[in-house]
Amino acid sequence: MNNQNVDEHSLLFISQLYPTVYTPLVPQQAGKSKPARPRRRRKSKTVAAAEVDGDGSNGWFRKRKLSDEQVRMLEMSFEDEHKLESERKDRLASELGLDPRQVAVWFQNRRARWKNKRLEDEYTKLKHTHENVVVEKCRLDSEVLHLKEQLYDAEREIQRLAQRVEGTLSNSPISSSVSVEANHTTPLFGDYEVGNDVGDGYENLFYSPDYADGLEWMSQFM
DNA sequence: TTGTGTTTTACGACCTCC
DNA sequence: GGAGGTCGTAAAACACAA
Repeated sequence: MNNQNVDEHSLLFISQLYPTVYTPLVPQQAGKSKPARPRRRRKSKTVAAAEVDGDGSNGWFRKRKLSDEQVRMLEMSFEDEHKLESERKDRLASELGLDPRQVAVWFQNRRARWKNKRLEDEYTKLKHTHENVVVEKCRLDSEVLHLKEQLYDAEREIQRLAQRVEGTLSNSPISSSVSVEANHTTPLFGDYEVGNDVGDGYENLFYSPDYADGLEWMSQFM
């Protein structure tokens, strides 16, 4: 019987003594030099091991879940500190009846799960933010559309009124010197002054302070 | 019962730090 | 160079629908 077999039997013995707390370890391939990096992959070492067993499992070690209590203690320790210094590892291992290697592996896996969870949370948060931005963009797009419609209507109204004024002036026999007085000829223009010179177009048509306010209002949305 | 998907345990390869 | 980290993955354990 070589050393490896002795170790295997010891492990089996311990695992039978403490079935709930001890997860049998795989015997390391002591003395074997590291192979020149054959990428992938071992046979499951946790399964392979000793013989002699009465439970029908042919005495093979099986990968065993850690007990609830062990996991609880490990979780508590992980809460304290995600990194695992060697002293703490050894202390935890002896307290929980585990191999230090198991404690180290548990922490490695726990860190990986923690990282995944964090990434998942960040992704969810970003997704929500993105959704909100998309909704806001839709709202703004619709508002822009609405304002464009308003602008279009206003322009058409201006055009219509301008045409009406033009018509009124061209029909007047004294069009060149007419001064449209307040709400006398047309209620549409109220106090608006029409320029003295037909040739200067209608740039002086809307001097109403109200209209100026309207432009100001519209300019907020342009 | 069994097929299948998920979680947990464990490990090899590789990297970084002291 | 060794210890301890991450990453990717195998395989056992587990959950669960069909």
